Amino acid sequence: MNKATKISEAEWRVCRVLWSQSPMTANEIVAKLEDQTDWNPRTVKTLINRLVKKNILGYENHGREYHYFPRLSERECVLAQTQSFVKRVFDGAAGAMVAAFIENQQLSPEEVDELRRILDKKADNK
Amino acid sequence: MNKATKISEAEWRVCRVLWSQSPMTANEIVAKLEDQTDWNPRTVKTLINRLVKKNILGYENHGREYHYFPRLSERECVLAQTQSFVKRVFDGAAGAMVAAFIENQQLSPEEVDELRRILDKKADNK
DNA sequence: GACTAAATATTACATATGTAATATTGTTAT
DNA sequence: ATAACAATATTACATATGTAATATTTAGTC
Repeated sequence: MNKATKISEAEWRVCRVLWSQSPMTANEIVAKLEDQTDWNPRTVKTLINRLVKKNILGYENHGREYHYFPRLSERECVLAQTQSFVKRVFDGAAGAMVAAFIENQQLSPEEVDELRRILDKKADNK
Repeated sequence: MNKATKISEAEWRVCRVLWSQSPMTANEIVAKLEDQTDWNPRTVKTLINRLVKKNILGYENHGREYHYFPRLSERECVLAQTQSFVKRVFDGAAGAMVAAFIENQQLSPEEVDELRRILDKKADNK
């Protein structure tokens, strides 16, 4: 994911739909988002087009409709966004960020355990 | 911090300067940022003005110059930004976010230990 | 008190983003 | 082949943001 790849807040929601399932037609995407937002279908189409133009989504022709799919994995987008977020808000101090985050967010006991496991592993094979 | 309080990427850098030390004059802020950015002083002044207009910064008159200071603490801004980030990128799944993050970032062994301490405490008094 | 220099304030302009409306094109049913 | 419809594509417009330039105000100096 190069630096030109910026996904706006609204666009991000569209991407998430396609990461959860793809390919999808524009109307299917609209339908999914209707549950979560009050966006006009036009708006969703615009967002899809912008994402295509940014090369974040691709599509294949099927009859008169397109089947859209993500060109970038959720994983790489999340990573890139997270890094730019940490750079912005924490000036790159990753540890500080995670710390602040753990302290401030509502994490379920299960999540806390999960994180401890991850950290333990990290501590071991460091 | 209400929802109207959005701090852009460039503005964030100005805020960080003032969180690290305040109050400061505009020129002092410019000087600090000269080290880190290649922004024209005018640009910095613009950002300062916008932050004042957004009520994120305040100032006091001292002679013909102003002494600027933050009206919001770093802590509350970081919290708000983090929450909106998590909502955007992880659809609110905080735990997933932290997990992905820990796995992907370079954390020093010290940071890992620190995080484990935080989590242990969290697990205890949950 | 007028002039100058250094502040702040206002205006500018391009690109990004949110949020659509209108235009064009391609399918399908006559 | 054409009409009607349903896709996509193009255009629109307001606000936000990056990045300054110009204008105005104000505090000292002669």
